[in-house]
Amino acid sequence: MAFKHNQAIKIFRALADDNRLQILEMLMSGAKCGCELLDTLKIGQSTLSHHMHILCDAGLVDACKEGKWMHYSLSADGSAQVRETIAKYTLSPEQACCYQKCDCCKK
Amino acid sequence: MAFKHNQAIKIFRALADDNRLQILEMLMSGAKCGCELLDTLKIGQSTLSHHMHILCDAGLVDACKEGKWMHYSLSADGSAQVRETIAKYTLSPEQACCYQKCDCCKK
DNA sequence: TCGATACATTTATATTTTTCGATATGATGC
DNA sequence: GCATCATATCGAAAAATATAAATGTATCGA
Repeated sequence: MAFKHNQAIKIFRALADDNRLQILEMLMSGAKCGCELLDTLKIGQSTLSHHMHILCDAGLVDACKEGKWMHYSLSADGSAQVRETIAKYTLSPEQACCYQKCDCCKK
Repeated sequence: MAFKHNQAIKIFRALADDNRLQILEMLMSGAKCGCELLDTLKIGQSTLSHHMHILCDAGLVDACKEGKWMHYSLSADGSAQVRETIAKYTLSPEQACCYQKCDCCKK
């Protein structure tokens, strides 16, 4: 699959899943290890591992290993990149002011 | 399907497609009708219609009919909502400063 | 060394999504 | 009314994705 909007697709696809959003929500309060996430989520271990791979691959989450635990945390760089990416496809408040709607649809 | 993060899922799923991102990119420069979009995209008419439905349903795009043409434009409200939604799952620059990484992963 | 724990990978399956072709609707011009 | 253009809807096939079970790997403690 060769996407024109490659990195954007990777990020938005990573965000487009209920379990992954819940994982991100949990990580908002600080780093967690896999087993902590598993306790809360209603999914199997291999499924969690799969989701974490996707989140890390998209750059949204950082992972580091300490002994037998993996610590997952939100990536500050990834978060910043999400915002930059969003800015390419949606209107900022400033842009919204002068955006050209069609004549019949000035709402 | 009953998602915990319902509206967020709808938005991110809408953004998670190459053609739809290209559509949004085209709409960034102003309202367009369906046939204009079709000229640029390499997809069939029924496929475009399907994508526009998803974008409108997620609130990202407004549509209005003028004669036989549909005019599509970016929604300022939708754009604002995307930004609010993103804020729930990623770190703002301010949050990033005091975010608690694990000890072994202070990068 | 052995068993248990935490996590990743592989494989198979079920579900969802994308896409297109055919058809339907509705407006426009003759 | 009739043909045409722009778009929507329906149905089916193809592709992508989520999930779990089984298995593999590394670490830790006894």
